Amino acid sequence: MTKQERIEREVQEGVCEFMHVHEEIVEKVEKVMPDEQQLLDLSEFFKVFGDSTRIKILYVLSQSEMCVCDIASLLQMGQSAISHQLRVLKQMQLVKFRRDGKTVFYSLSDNHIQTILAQGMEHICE
Amino acid sequence: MTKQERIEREVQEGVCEFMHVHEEIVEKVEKVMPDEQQLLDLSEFFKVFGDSTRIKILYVLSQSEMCVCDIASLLQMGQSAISHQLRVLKQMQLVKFRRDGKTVFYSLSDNHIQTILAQGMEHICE
DNA sequence: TAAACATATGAATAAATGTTCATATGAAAG
DNA sequence: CTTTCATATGAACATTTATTCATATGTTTA
Repeated sequence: MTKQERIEREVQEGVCEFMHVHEEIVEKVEKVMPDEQQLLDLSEFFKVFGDSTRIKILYVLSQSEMCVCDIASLLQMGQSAISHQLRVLKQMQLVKFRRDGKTVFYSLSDNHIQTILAQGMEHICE
Repeated sequence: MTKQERIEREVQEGVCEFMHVHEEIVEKVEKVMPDEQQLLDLSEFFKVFGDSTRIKILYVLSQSEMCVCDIASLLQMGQSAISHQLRVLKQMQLVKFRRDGKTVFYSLSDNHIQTILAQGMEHICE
């Protein structure tokens, strides 16, 4: 989008009246904006951490691999709720699992996850 | 909660039938569980990153301080929407601001934020 | 002091999300 | 091969959440 195009759009849509947008800043930052899709993926990724049930699951799995019933017992929640959330965690590749007979054991898929949890903890503990 | 208390509850509530909970694991992990409130705060913290508008705002602010109209222009969204989301970011202390006449300039409050964004990027780019 | 303007905010609406309930799947044991 | 049992899943419901619209606030300039 050229400068002129943007200004035209701004005027047309009347967004923010846009008389005082700082054009230099906007132009500069626009050039380095990542893909729309990438930022979307990023927010989807963080969304997974943004639910207390899932955070708790991630936390307990950071201590030990565990089956669905173990997690349900620890969190005092129903099996179905845990299973649904594990699916979300699986889809985002935050957990992996292995099957042992009738039991499925879940664990964290890599240690990025622990790093991110730790960073978050640090921030809220400030 | 003692082992017996938990088992009683499990039986009573019928959660997961609980015949095959791995008691050793559950007991061990229960001992190191952080405060309920702390995990709640943690999920609230990550929830802020879990929206594409807010992620975009955080990203553009990582490039330069900016006023509300600049952000609205860059993201092609209304002023009100941006302002509402900035409030959320402010409340969670992810952004700070300074006033200059009629204009309010926002910026990231510290570099934890950039670290977390970068970790997230790394994960999704794998 | 009045007008202009950047930002903030409350209420309403639409969309997304988490849990529950009922039931399905698939592995093991009899 | 039938039953049992751990886990998975679909549908329904309740709650949360993001955006829009209209308007308020607070600063500057005429």
